[in-house]
Amino acid sequence: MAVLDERRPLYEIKANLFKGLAHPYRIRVLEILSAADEASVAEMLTATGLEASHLSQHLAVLRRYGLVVSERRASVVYYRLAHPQISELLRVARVLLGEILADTDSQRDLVAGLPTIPDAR
Amino acid sequence: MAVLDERRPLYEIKANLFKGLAHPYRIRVLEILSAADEASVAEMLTATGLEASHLSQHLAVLRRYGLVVSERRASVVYYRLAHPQISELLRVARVLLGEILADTDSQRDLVAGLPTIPDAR
DNA sequence: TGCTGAATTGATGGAATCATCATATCAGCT
DNA sequence: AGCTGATATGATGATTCCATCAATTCAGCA
Repeated sequence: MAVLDERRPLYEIKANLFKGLAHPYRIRVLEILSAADEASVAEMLTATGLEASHLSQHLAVLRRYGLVVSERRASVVYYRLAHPQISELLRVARVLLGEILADTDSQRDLVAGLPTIPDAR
Repeated sequence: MAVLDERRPLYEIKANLFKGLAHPYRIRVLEILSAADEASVAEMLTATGLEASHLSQHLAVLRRYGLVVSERRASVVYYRLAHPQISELLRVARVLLGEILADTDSQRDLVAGLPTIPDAR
């Protein structure tokens, strides 16, 4: 069964969800699937520029964590998000990350903008 | 600088955020800090039951990823979330995870509740 | 059947992460 | 200064993850 198995302790389930998301290429793939609803491996190959087996490995991770599902039609395999809520999670993460980065930006700017006190250590 | 550094490519930043969250004890710690606003290492020790150096290692990871900040008052070190939005992200993840698990539950129940077709393989 | 394109799997080496233990730092007290 | 409690750091082995390459499966077509 998938790693998102409700019989596991809750903190582990939550950590597993985040583990599935914890790689730039997998984020990329999930955002592609968030936008396109469904995509073939070939499409994702060109979109990401990855080598086939490398992409396939990450897709396998996403499948194992239960984040995506795949379906073969003729010789092409199509992927979709396993749950629409995943794109919602990514959206929230994106927004919050934006705020966080803006926060630290303005803090940095604040500090950078302070008048230089000549003797300050 | 923290791993949440806006000069890095965006997918990497996002993946780093999730990497910081990708461990059950760190989730536990962040939820403690979400609820309590501030907590000493000693408090987290008793709350989690971890060994001191083990907890400290995970706190170091959280600091490195820029998810928490610490402050020493007398001989006690207090931790807080670096950004309030982090508790928001955890909240959203919790809700979505609830929906996802409910989804798969009901699917399982659906399948489990189907009449058994005698001749089905 | 045998070939080809599409995708996955398996194997390997290297890097990162985790858990445990020992050691070190730091603040306050005597 | 030396001791103690609180916390952090360093070192180690075990495990997991990542990237690359070779080999395999699968569907469709000649």
